Amino acid sequence: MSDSPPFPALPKKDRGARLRRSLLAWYQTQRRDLPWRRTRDPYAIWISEAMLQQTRVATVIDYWRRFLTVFPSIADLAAADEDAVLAAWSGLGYYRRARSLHAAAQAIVERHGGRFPANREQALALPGVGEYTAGAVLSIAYDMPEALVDGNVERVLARVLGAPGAAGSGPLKRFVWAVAHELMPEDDAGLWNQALMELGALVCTPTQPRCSDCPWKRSCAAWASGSPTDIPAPKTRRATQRLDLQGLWVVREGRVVLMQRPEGGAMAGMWELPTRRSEESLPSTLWSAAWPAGLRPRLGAPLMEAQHAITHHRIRIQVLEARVAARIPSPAYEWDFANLEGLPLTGITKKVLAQLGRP
DNA sequence: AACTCGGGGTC
DNA sequence: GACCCAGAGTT
Repeated sequence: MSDSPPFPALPKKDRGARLRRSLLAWYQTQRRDLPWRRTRDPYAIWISEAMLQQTRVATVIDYWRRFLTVFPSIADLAAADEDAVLAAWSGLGYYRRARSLHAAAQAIVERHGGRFPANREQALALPGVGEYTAGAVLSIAYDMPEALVDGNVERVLARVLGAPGAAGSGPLKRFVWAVAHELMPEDDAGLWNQALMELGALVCTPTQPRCSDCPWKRSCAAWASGSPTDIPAPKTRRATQRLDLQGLWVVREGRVVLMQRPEGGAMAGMWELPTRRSEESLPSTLWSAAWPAGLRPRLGAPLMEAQHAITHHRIRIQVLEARVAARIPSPAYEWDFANLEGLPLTGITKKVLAQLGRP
């Protein structure tokens, strides 16, 4: 038996019309001037949507510009080496998105003549394109009446209608998708979808919503309840774990030793300093088992520490100076500092290199 | 449905 | 510290 409150009814036609009118009027004056709002190129819009998955607008802007400079078209992206795509993505995180983009570009060249498909089923069949991204590209680039729900839309619609359920839960997601379909206007679907997201980004924010500036305040169930931030209910989370690593800084003659992460795990195939867990007394694979025979490093003084956060891990890396007796074969392990730009580096490695830099 | 994936801004 | 971000794919 469930004692959770029922979901409210979908908005009726006249309420939907009022919500559309007031939000579109608000959006006309309050919208941000984002670079991907200055183009109708489906490819450029697709790239922005892929980068924006779980990633903030402010972070994406520079990456988006650089990526489109390096890969100006779907054909260019499809023809590129995967390492070049990962290098352009380095620091954005969720590297599966970069691999998926690359594979999807090749599929688009093969199956759709090099143009992002203006068709929901075909779009959803592309790797890395889910319900949200399909709706976003089709509505924004092609003006097709496709709904979308992201974190912003879920929060905005849950609040205005007073929906129960935890953020990201199945029942709430299904309800919000139904509302999004119900509210979809007959034309300017892309404009409407962006207006919904913009309200969530600028006004109906998670912790400190600016309800006094909201065009929907008079119609909002969460506002009427007096505690709008109680909707949606928070999702339960796992506790974050600490992870302490040690990395080796081996530099010879303007070259730095990097190793490639194994396939199948996180950040597969990307390059980093030789690394082990601090509590491991025995060398790990990346530390020295994969090290060329007879070239075990001699450890020196600590050089620096860096920290970063990965989902529910908090990672700290201590970088130690180290020396090897002989030259390490290049380019398998030793990389010239001048050639690091095209190499897919992990975020923490970029951080360390930026701080220690060229010797 | 739960879990993983990276990183940074912000409180 | 914790939370959250224009999510997708796997188990």
